Amino acid sequence: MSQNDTKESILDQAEALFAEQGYRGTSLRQITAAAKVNLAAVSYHFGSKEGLVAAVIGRRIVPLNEWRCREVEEVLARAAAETRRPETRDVLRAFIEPTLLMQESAPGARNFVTLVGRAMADTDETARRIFIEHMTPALQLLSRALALALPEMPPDVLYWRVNFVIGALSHTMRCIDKCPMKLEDAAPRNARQLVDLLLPFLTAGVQAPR
Amino acid sequence: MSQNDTKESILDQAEALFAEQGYRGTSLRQITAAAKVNLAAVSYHFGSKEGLVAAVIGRRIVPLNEWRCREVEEVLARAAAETRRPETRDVLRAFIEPTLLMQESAPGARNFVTLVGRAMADTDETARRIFIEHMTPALQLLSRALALALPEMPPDVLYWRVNFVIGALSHTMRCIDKCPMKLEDAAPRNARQLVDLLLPFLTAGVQAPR
DNA sequence: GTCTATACGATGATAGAC
DNA sequence: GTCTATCATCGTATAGAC
Repeated sequence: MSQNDTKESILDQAEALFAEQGYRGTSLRQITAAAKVNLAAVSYHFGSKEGLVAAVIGRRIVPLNEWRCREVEEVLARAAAETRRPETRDVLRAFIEPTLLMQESAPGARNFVTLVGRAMADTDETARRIFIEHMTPALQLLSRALALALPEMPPDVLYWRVNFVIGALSHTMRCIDKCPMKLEDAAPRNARQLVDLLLPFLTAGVQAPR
Repeated sequence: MSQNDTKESILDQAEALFAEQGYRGTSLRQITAAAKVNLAAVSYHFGSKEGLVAAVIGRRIVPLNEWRCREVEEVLARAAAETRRPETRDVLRAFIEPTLLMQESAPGARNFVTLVGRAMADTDETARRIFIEHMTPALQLLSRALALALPEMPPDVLYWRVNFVIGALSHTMRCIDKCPMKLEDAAPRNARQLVDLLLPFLTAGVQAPR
């Protein structure tokens, strides 16, 4: 097995197992056994378990955030060209759509959506910190864009509403695979339908009167 | 130290450490050292680490859910007595207020709010399952109450909007102690102010047109 | 360069002495 | 009831074969 196959195999198996069991709940022995490589290969290629999870997260979140930020910038540029304020709904859609639609872009990306949904809330400092470092610039752009869409809103109110958006979005990502709450009428939803369900809720919430 | 003091001390220290480090991130040795009891006392009093976390969660979530459900039932009864539909805002407030205000009800309850906020999203199956078992009846009551407030809403749309509410609420609970996203204008908020910030957002979101 | 084999301290759990 | 001693397994690290 070539070096590249070994690395990719470890990343793929780690992504699936981290998504299912969390960072601390997954042992390096599980990962290397699933990837059919030696235990020490993780230390060699990634330095440590922390280096591995950083590679797992970074591999997909870097292009995702580029995509997401490009969409938001386009919404802002279009509004500026027409000398009007950006629409709240357009800003939110630009941010949310890439996140949920990404799972259909690559075979293993579905695991990653679950992983990201959990990373924001992970009880483990290690995985959460790596994820937040990647997300902070994107979230700051989202805050700036929403401030342009809603210039009258006090900054601290907007700050919390952005957090409510993050909470609802990340919980939705966790629910894609298996939802904690059971309800008889809950049909399974694909990513596109989830965007159409989330967007009206978040748009109304962010724009709500006080 | 009497048996009761030993049990209570273990529960208190475990609650604080689980909230800070998560279930898997906290060792029994940490807990027993903080509680100044022997390592084997956990096995004796709670059977296992899983038994301990079940006791930590159950100790506070049982009275919290009784409080929460009583408030929702009161909103429904008041509307029924006046032969009108319950207000969405009143239903949401009845559910949310006890959750956020609880942290001021007991000395250690603040740790518990963080713990609960993380439990819903916990990557560890053990802690999450225990938490969800406690929450399911309360969430079903919330769904029924919102269905009465919004009779025209399709059940599956309402189902997902309840999930968005859960996501925003649980993320807020995680943010009380330390918020992942930094913003210069974010003033720290007490529980009462967070209710006043959350309620308009969630009410508008749940009632949003499609 | 890449992998095998192995070792170290720490973890959850438990048996058995007192 | 409480505590000591012990076990298999964990994450991590490294020496040395190829």
